[in-house]
Amino acid sequence: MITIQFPDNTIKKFPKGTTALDIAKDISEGLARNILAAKINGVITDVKKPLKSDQKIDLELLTWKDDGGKSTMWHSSAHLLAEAIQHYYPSAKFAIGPPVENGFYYDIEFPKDISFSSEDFLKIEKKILELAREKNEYILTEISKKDAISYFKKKENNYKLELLEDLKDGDITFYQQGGFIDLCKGPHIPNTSFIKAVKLINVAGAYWKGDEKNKQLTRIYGITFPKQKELTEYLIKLEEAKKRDHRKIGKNMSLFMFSNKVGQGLPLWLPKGAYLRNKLIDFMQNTQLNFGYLPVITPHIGSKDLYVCSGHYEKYGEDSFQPIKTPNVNEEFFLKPMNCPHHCEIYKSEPRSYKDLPLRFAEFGTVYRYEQSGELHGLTRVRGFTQDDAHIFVTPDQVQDEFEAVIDLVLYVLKAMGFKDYIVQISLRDKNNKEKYIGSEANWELAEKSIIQSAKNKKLTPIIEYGEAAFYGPKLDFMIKDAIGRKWQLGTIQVDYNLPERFNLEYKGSDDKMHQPVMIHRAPFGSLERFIALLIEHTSGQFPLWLTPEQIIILPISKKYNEYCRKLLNSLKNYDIRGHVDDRNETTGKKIRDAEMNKIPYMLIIGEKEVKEELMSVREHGGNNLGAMSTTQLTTLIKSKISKELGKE
RNA sequence: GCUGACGUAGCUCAGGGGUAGAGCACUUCCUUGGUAAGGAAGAGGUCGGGAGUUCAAAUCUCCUCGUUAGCUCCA
Repeated sequence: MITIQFPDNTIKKFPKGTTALDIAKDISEGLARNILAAKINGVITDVKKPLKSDQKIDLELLTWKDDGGKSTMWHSSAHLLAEAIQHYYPSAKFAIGPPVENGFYYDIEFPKDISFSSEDFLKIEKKILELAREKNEYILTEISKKDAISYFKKKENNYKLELLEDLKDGDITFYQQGGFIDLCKGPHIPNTSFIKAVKLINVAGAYWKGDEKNKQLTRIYGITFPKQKELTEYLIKLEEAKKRDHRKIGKNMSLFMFSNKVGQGLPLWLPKGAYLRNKLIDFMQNTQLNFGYLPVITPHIGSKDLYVCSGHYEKYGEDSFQPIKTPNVNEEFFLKPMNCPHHCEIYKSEPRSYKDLPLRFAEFGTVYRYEQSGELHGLTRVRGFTQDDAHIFVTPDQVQDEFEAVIDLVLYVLKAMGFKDYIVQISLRDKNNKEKYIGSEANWELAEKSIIQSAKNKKLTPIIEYGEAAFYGPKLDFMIKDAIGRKWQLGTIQVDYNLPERFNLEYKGSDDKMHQPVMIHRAPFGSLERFIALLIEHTSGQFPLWLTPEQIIILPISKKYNEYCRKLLNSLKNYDIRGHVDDRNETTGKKIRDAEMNKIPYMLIIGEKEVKEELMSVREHGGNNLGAMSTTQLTTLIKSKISKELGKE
């Protein structure tokens, strides 16, 4: 007998060789019908795998409700997609086909004369459903490396052969469903009939093993569901998400624009967007004053020597905007791609003592980077953007405390902006690829350790990514997802031992000797452009009251009250309340509708009654009627709401 | 940069070898209004740009610019 422990800690005994499917049947027929995979001692496996341990086994039966169930089904769906593709394109070569966060993909090399596009989706989707209905089992076969190699040699599939190179003989398994056989470690769902609805999402190029030196394959993304209804709901959700897209809202609300004539990836801020942006800058400047930062301002260009010194020229010079040349030969300037070298020069402008440190230079520095054209995206990736940048110069033993103080600042900012779901990521070196980085081994070790320790002290739960560090040092990033689930880096904190060395930065220690400071680069917003993009998507353009360009709109019932309304607006302006009078020749219903569409928080409706009583009828965005209020009541309402938003209450 | 898709009025989009259409926005007039669209009339586009095929191109082909989904990259 074997002892099985379920997630609710109940324990049952079953004969050896029992499968997860048998156990599901034992619990209920319904469960047996819905089980997709099993988690055995934390490892997801096929439900038909016999259990044969003498030890107690932790068993979790996975259905569509579980992430593990979903990913297993999507993995199996990828195989089904491949089978459908194989049906129409027998000579297509299959590379890899894993499940992803929302569905799955398969990377395929099509014959040279075939151009696969989204127009082919329909026939493939139909075929997938047709194959799914055949209720073919996913059959596992163990195979020797030799046989596996000869199988794929016959198929002339170099991708699988390359994958086989890294596999050990004895560990190699094939899965077959219907007429499709794939090299695969599994697990898979019991049979294809669980797949009841399919949607191919998009097709795109993807380099083999993610390396642009390799051949580009055709990647087909898809998603499947056990019920048609769930697919429909998913597609509706996608549509909803698209409505929150900052590019769409930015256009509708006239926040920003792009112009081909100005150039790709160079945003133009329209009055309302510029208002928003200035408000954010005000907020950050005030916050930073409280955290002990000193403002500095540096120019938009810097001489080539500056970047040769910093190491950026060697690393990025070729891929930057080309240098600006002066009439004097041999004089070259670059648009500044970052602010740190300028700040290093400010540091060097006078002798520093350990008593001066930490020294925090902050600047809203606009920088320019030549991003690849395919990578440009709305405001989230642009070629000219403004960082809420600062560089902090500390003694080595201040690194830890200062790093933690910066974490506090970033958390404060995220809270004030209403961001709750963020991912904390620590990016370290790829230890197998050290030539990508500059600086000494000892410094890297030290920097990586102190970041990990800071995160721990601040009770963050970071994910750790190797190989994602900046070339000069490790970093801790705060990432937020956009409307369609892509992760973007907003706030960033980076430790850097290298620039101080390159710029020969020094301070005099208490021992009367010269020492080298450590630099911390940090930007709580990251860039204003990207931050505002994410803010738009998270609020659907319904910004916090303190930030929104228009807090109120005054709606005269008829033009008889226009003059009165203009006076009212002026008196509200004295209380720092901003907005305008809608004196268009329109009905009140129309004015209200437009104000609703423009997401203006408060509508002040003024007619005969209000003029007589010196009150205003206040309607909140969304339709809530707050009734008649005096100017004092309204200003109190707005002020208290703003205090609450900024966490001052 | 690479692969696929897309580019028609200010916006959202329809059309598609015989030289353009809707809704909203805009302008003017009528209406002077009470909590999500009052009515009428008008103005707006060499269909992203260039070349080719054709008697004829917004429509087909090629090139180019831009947008977009991914891949790669991201100081």
